[in-house]
This record gives sequence, structure tokens and C-alpha cells, in this order.
Amino acid sequence: MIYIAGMDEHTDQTRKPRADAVRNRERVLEAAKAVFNAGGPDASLEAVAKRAGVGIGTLYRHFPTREDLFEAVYRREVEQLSEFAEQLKNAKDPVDALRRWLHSGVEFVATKKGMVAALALAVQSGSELHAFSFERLTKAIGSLLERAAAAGAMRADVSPEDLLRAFFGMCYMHDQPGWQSSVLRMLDVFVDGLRVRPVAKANAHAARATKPATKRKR
Amino acid sequence: MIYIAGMDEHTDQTRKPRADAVRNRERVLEAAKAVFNAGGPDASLEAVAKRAGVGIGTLYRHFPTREDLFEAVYRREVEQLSEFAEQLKNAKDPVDALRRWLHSGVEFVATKKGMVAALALAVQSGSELHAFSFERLTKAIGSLLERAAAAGAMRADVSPEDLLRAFFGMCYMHDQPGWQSSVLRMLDVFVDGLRVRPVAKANAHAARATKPATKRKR
DNA sequence: TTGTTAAACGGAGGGTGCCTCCGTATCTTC
DNA sequence: GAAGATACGGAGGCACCCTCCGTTTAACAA
Repeated sequence: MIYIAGMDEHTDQTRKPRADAVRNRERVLEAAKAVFNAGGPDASLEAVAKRAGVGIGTLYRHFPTREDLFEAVYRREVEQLSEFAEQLKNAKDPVDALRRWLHSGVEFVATKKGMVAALALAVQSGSELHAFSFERLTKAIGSLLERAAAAGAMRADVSPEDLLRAFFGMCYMHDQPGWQSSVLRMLDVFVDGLRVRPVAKANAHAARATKPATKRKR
Repeated sequence: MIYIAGMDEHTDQTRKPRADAVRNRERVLEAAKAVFNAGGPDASLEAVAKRAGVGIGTLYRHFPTREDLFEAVYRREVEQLSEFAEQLKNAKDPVDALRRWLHSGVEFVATKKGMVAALALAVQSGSELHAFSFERLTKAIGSLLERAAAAGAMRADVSPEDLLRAFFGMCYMHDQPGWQSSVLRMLDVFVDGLRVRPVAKANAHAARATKPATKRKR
């Protein structure tokens, strides 16, 4: 178990956390943020330690695995994204709300090279980010999806997990020039596909196409 | 310049390529295929060399960079995928043809862990695979898209590059259980979004949504 | 066959990064 | 100020990357 800096005044009879430990943790976090955003998820941890002015051992004590560090760095960002979904719950057009959320996600990713990787980790299983981010973002998308489906504006056979995966997948390919507008365009196409078909003929096609995916997942 | 094994009888006054060189190249390729498919794109090249029963130096002489090896391994597979698109050109329903191609792409990826990465490389710029695979696959998708658009069945504002990116993006997240059916489902939604809207109201939405992407890309 | 020579082989070695371990330094508490 | 808990930091062992070059071997000619 690792102390989270500044959680509250020392609870009961535990010692006050050491000042240098708190300081170093903060330094490492800041350095990691910079290094990951610039160099992506494979950036050298030793570089992070050096930038933080800290020994490599100290880094590893605070964050035993690479993922732990990632999680700490991007937890707040994920939270922001999630909160934005909360705000959008009051939008008039629920389909448009979903679209707007996705778009803001793209913008979010645009400035942070490490962010995509962090979110990709969230989507894949096994990592620690999974527990936090995945659940958080799934819930965020889920609430948007649900509202749209309840309003009858959108098909109901797509799970939040599906959507999350599709979204980050698209963002993952973000090294080309012009990736951003391309992704936005693709997301629009995608959201259009989610919209409930107003005409029977189109529905027939959709039904046939969706057949191969037998189970609703999990 | 590296000799491609068995291209033809030695052209003019060049020496016949050495037998051991040809043999080793083949061995390395086979080993690399196995190792990459199993361990993904970050697999150890030294493991490849060992599996091939060859010194690490030999591996590097034949394939100076990791990407070169990747390219050699997956070139044929990409070609296959591309040829399948060619066959689909004669299908009745062009939209369905596109869907089928995408589905087969998923299947293709399913058994090859390294394949996704190879294709991701193709989509990103800089790599050598770019020149070959990207162009090839873009052309494959392009022909399908074009036919569908010409038939008036599909919107014309999505480029083959966009689609390629979206496709591989979705496949990139393929470590979860059940990823395959999820991706298939998402692709269907996506293709539905591509379909030309039969009703004015829906079209209005689509037009509004597509607005942010101002340019046709590049 | 045998000799010549270009070509290919393979692995040692220098570099970087990962992570662990533990002697040393520093902080908190009394 | 002393004691004890806690954190520091970097040396060290490991794995991988890639290059370089002395040694081997296959192709060709005589």
C-alpha cells in the first residue's frame, strides 16, 4: 500500500508521512507527465527519474510498475473526460450529446501523446488503469448511450465497451498528418450508423449485417 | 540492395547468390513469422535469430531494421487481403461487399498477433510498409468505396485512408476477450453510417455533423 | 580438384533501459 | 538529541538493441 500525498491529516496512530517522500512523489509525477506526453508510453523511466532529480530506486518505490505511474499521471485527465459526459446528460439531443463527447475526446487526446496509450491500456484488460478508467469511461459513455436509446433515437444493441473500443481505436492511429479531422469524420459516420433507421429497408440490411455477432457480449 | 531469393536465374554477369544466404533468409523469415505472430511486434529479434538457428548478425544483414523484417513477413498477407477486395468488385451489393471485406480483415487479424501491428505501421507514415501495404490496401478499399459511391448507395465524403484508419484502429484493441465480435458489430454500425440516408431529416443531421471536417483531407 | 576471392557468417562488445537490493542518509517522534 | 522508522539512490544483474570485424564458406575459374 502506498500513501497518497495529502489525503488528509494522519489518520489516528500512523506516523505523519515524511516530507521528502511527499515532495519526491510530486516531482516524479510532474516529470512523468512531461516525459510521457512528449515521448509516448515507451519513454524511459530513467529519464523520468533524472528529470525529477531523483534516483531510479525512488521512482520505483513510489510506482512499482510502469502502469502505476501511468495511472497516477492520467487519472485526473480521465476524470475530466468523465465529468464532461455528466454535463452532457442535460443536452437536448442525446445523439448529438454523444457525438460531442466523442469529439471532445479527440481534442483531449490531441495534445497528449501519452494519453492515447493510457486510454488504450484502459481498454485492454490486465492493467491497473482498467479498474479505474475503464469503469469510469464505460459509465460515462453508458449514460449517454442509455439516454439516447431510451429516447428511441439510437439502436440499443451496442454496448458502451464496444463504443469505447471503437473510439480509442480510431484515435490510436494518430501519427499521420491530418489524423484529427479524419477521426472526427469517422466518428460522425459512426454516430450516424448508431442512429435508429427511419426506413424499413435500411433496417433490414442492418439486421442482416449484425447477425454474425451472436451474443450481446459478456 | 538485397537479393530476393529465387527471383530468377542470375541476370547477366552477376554471381549466383550463395546457397547458404538464400537458405538463411528463408529460415529467418519463417522464424520471424512465428515469433511475431505469437509475441507481437515487440518480440525479441534475438529470439528470432535463435529460433532460426542463425547468428544475430546474419539476421541484421538480411533485414537491417525491424520494419524491414516486418515488411517481408507480412507482405504476402497484405497482398492476399488486397486480392480479396479485387474479387469482391463483382459482388452485387457494393455496400455489402465493403462490409464483407472488412469482416474478412478481422478474421485475418484474429490469428496473427503481429499482423495488427504490421498494418498499424502501414497506416502510420515513415515505415517502409507504408509504401507498399498502405498503397495496396488504400487501393483495395478505394475500389470498393468508389463502386458503392458510384451506385449512389454510399456517401462520397469518406476517403479510403479514413476508412483504413478506422478499421485498423478498431482491430488494434484486440486483447480483450470477445474483441472479435465487438469489432464486427462496430464495423456494421460504421458501414450503416456510410450508407446514404434515404430520408431528408436524417440527411440534415448528417450534414451538420460532418461540417467540422472542413477539408477533404491532405 | 584445387585455389582465389567475394560474400556471408556469427558472436563479442558497447550502449541503453528495466528492475531489485541494500547500505546510507534523513525525517519524525519522544 | 537519540532512536527508530522510513526513504533515498545508485550499483549491479539481466535483456535487448545494433555494429563491427575476424573467420568461414560457397561460387567460379583454371
